[in-house]
Amino acid sequence: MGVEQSEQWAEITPDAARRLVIAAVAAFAERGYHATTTRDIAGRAGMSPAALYIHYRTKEELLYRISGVGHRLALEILRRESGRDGTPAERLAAAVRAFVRWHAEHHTTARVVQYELQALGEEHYAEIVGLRRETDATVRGIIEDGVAAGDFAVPDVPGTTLAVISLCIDVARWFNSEGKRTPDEVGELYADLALRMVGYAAGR
Amino acid sequence: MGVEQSEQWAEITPDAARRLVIAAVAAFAERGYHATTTRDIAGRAGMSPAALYIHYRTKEELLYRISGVGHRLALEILRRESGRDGTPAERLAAAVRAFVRWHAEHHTTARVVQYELQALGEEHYAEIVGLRRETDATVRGIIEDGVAAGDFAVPDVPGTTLAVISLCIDVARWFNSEGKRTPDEVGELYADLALRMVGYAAGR
DNA sequence: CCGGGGGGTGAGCGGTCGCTTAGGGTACGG
DNA sequence: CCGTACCCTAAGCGACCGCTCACCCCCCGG
Repeated sequence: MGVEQSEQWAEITPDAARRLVIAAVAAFAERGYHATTTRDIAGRAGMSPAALYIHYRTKEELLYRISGVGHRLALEILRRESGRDGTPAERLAAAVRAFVRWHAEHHTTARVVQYELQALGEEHYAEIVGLRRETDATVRGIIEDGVAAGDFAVPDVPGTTLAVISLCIDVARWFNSEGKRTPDEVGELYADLALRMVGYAAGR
Repeated sequence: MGVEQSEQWAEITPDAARRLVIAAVAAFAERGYHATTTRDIAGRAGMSPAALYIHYRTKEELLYRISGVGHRLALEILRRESGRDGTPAERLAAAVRAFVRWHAEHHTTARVVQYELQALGEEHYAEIVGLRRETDATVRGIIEDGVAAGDFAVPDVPGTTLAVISLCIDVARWFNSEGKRTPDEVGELYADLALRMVGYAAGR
């Protein structure tokens, strides 16, 4: 898992900066942004407290970088799956499956990305909110397609979109890698639940 | 809303202790436990920083009291609704409707209750986790009843239970009292979504 | 062999944190 | 009228925070 976890941070260079990001994700996910000290982050990365400031101007900038990379990764997954050929039901299932699998597999990153947003500065926060709106629009697009095709029965499209995304995001909060469910299993279960939520009747 | 909000804290006496709890809930919900200072809480309650320690031994004890009252209130609502007479579908809809309405109406309290748990000390945390397990058991009981009666079609009961509760809880994160949805509307929407998730076919 | 620059460290600064302490104001029983 | 029990405050203690600074080491071109 260590190698796999570091691959998602491949775009962060040099090596020391990437080690700091990985250490920060672990610390933020475990205790939260405000309860984490810069000394703790540097210590986990095997450096002195001062080394952090060679690569990042502030602790908040570290969170911003993590949040940006994480949101872009999640959005990319969602767009790739929702853009495939297929019926709206197939596209919704694929999107939810992949989105949930990412939130489970990278639940430490996802926890930081989804639940520590409020600690961002005003400008950085506004930028991230823009990415979140795109996530919302992507899911809503699939559901609208399904309604237009007569495959889905959804009385409240924006509300149901919100609920589906909310359900997926919350996986990051409760998922435990030592639990008995694998990311694949949770993704499969949630894809089915999402289809049920939009009133898709399988096999009919 | 002020009066209504303070009513849920009626069991906290004397008055000064209750004002501190209300101030702490507002501050914790807005910035999180670790980003809130005891000076901020006391200031919101119209007292000096030292006054907090007349009524609570530590800042963590304040969180513990809030968490305890909130969890007990939410569990009480869930049990009352799930214990009514009626079909499993009616009971599930009523439970979800009321549980979600509480999370929306008291979304500041609910946010603290649901998302600041990790800041509790070890013993207090363990106690609260016990209450959460009872919440889980209550919802699972309804779903099992529905499956036994042949009204619900649920391949994975524990997983679906977890998803339904997760969906309800996450309302506290995104709900905004200045948004366009009322707590009643969200409760209604979510009751319908929960029935869909358990494979209940209305009117058939 | 030397000079310079980028990544690193030890020590520590100013500020703020959770919490404590000494004492003041007020209502009330005797 | 006094004692006293209860809330409360002003001031501040020790610890720890985010962040900085002076300096060091090591690699590399000339």
